[in-house]
Amino acid sequence: MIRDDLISLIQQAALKAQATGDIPIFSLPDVVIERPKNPEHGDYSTNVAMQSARLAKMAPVKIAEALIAHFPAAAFIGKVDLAHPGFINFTLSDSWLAQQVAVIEAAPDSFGNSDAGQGRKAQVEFVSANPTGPLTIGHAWGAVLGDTIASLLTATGWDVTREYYFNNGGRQMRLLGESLRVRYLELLGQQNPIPQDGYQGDYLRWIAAALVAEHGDGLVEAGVDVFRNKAELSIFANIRATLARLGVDFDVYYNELDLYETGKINAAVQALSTSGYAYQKDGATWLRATDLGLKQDRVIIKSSGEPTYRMPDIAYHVDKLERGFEYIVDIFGADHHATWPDVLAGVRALGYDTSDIQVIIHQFITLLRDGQEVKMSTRRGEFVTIDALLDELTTPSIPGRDVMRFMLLTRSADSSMTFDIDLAVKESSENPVYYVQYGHARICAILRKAAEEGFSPGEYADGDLSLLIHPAELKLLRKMIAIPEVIADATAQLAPHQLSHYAQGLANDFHVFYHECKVVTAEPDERQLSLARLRLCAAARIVLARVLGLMGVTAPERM
RNA sequence: GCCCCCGUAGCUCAGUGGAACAGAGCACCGGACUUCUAAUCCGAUGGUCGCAGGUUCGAAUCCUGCCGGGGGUGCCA
Repeated sequence: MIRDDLISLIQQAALKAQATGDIPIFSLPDVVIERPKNPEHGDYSTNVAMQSARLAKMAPVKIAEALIAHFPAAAFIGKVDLAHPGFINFTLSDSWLAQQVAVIEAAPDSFGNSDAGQGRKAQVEFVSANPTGPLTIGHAWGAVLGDTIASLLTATGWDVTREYYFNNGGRQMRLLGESLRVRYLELLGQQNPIPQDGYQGDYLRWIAAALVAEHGDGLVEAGVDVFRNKAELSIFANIRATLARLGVDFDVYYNELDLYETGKINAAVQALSTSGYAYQKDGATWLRATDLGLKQDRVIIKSSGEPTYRMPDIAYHVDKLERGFEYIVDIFGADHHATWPDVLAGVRALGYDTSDIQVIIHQFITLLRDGQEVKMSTRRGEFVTIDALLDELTTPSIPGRDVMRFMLLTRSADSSMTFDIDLAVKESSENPVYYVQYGHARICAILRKAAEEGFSPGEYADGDLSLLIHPAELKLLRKMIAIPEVIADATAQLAPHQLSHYAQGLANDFHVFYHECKVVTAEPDERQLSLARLRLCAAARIVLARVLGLMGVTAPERM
C-alpha cells in the first residue's frame, strides 16, 4: 500500500539524514500518514517533522527540509513539498497514476484486496435471533453489518465463517408453542387466552391456519411440543427467506442445545469450579467475575439447576476458539451490551485468550411511521418486519435490498439512527445508492456505445494510458487507487460504513469525469484518446463493482 | 445511583489513533440536456462541532464537570 511505502521511505530518509549529520540522532516517532482534506496539500501528508522537533531539539521546518533532501526517489511520487509549520506533503505522480489502470485491469476481481489474514480462520457471528418471530429492522442492521464485515475479512485474506447462533429450547419457545396452540384452537372454535407473556403476533394465526389446513382438528389433543416445533420450523423458514432477500447467507447455524448435548456446558462449569472461578451461594453457582476485573459476580447456574444465558455463551465462545478461529467478531444490539464482558471474563477464566474476540455493539434504530415512533415488541406482535420494508423499498429496476443495505451502511454502528419509513420510501428515488449504481450503469452504457461505434475491447486494451492527463481523469484515478486503503481501514476498524462513503465519492468523481471528458468520439485524431479513456472507464467500473460487491449491493448494467 | 453509546448545517448523518480554511446527502435558491443515460453536473445559501473548564505550539477529536436523548444495570435472553 502507498501509505506503508511512504512510511518506509520517510524512515529511510531519516536514517540517511542522520548518517550525514543533517539531523541529530534520535529515535523517529511512529510516522503517521494522513490524507489532507485540501488538495493543495497533496495526496498524503505527514507531521513527523513536528512530532520530532522536541526529540531532535531542532525546528520542525529544518527537520522537514532534511527529510525532503534525503527522500529516496520513488516512481509513485510526483513531488514532495514542505509546508509550514513543518508538514511534508506528497503528491502522486500523474504518469504513475495513469499507469495504474493496467494494474486494476489485471486484477478485476481482487483489486484492493490484501493477504493480511494469510488464510487464517475468522468467524463473524451475527443476527443470532431466536426463532420466536420475524426479523425486524434492528436485525437487519446486524445482518448487514455482519455480512459486510465478513466480506471485508474475506477481501483481506481471512478464511471466514458466517455463523448464526440460536436457541430453540427454553421458556420463550415453550410460550411460543403455547401461543400457537391457542391460535390453532381458536380457528377450530375454541376460545382460550394467550398465556401470560405469550406471543400475540398475527404470524401465529397464519401458522395456525397452515396447521388446520394440514391436520384439520387432528392436533386438538396434541402436546405443546408439536406446536412449538411447528412454530420453530415455520418461523425459521421465514427468517431464512428474509435473510436471503437481504443477500445474507450463513455457513453455520449453531444450535445452543448442541452445547448441552455434547457436554460442553457441563465441562465448562466443572472447569470453572475446579479452578475456583465458580462458587456456590444461595443455592446458585456464581462466576467470580470480580476476580476477573469486573464490578460484580454473576450467576451462571440458577438455584433451579438451569444455567443462565451466560453459561452457554461462555461455552459457545470456548467452542469457537477450540474450532481454531483466530479472529472472532460478535455483533450484538445495544441491549446486549452488558452481557459480553461477563462472557469474555468467563472464557478467560477457563484459560483462553480473548484478545482476538471483537464485539461490535450497534445502537438501536428508531422507526418512524407517519411521524410517530413505532414501538416494537415481538411478544406483543408490534413490529415492522424487514420483509415489509423490503417490499416498500423495491422499485421496478432495483431490489429493496440495495436501498436497505446501502442505507444501513451509511451510519456507524455507534450512531443510534432514526429510520423514517415514509421518507425512505418517498426519497428512495433520490437515495444515494442509486447515485452510485447509476455511475456503474453509466459506464456500462459508454462501453456499449463504444462497441456500437466500433471500439472493441481488444482494441482499447492497448490504449495509451499516458494520454490520461485531464484533471478529472486524474481525480478519478486518485480515488480508484484508494480502494486498498479503504478496504484495509474499514476492516481494521470493523467499520463497513466507510465503504458507502467511499462509493459515493468514487461515483461522484466518475460523474464529473463524464461531464468533463467525452469518451467515445468519431474524430479520427481523437481515437487514441478514446481508447485510453475506455480503459479508464473499464477500470473505474471494476472498482465501482468491487465496492458495491463488498456492500452486497447489485451493480446494474442499465437503469 | 452506577455503566455504555450519542449530541456536528433546516433534516439524516460522516469526520473523534489532535494539526493546515469543519464535510456529505436530502431540502431550499440560481444555472447546464442538437453531445457516450440530466437517477447527472456547476454555482449559491446554511454550523458559537450540546454547555463550561482543562491539557497542548495546535482540540469536533484527549481529560473533568454539567445538560439533553437512547440502551443497560435480573437466579430474563
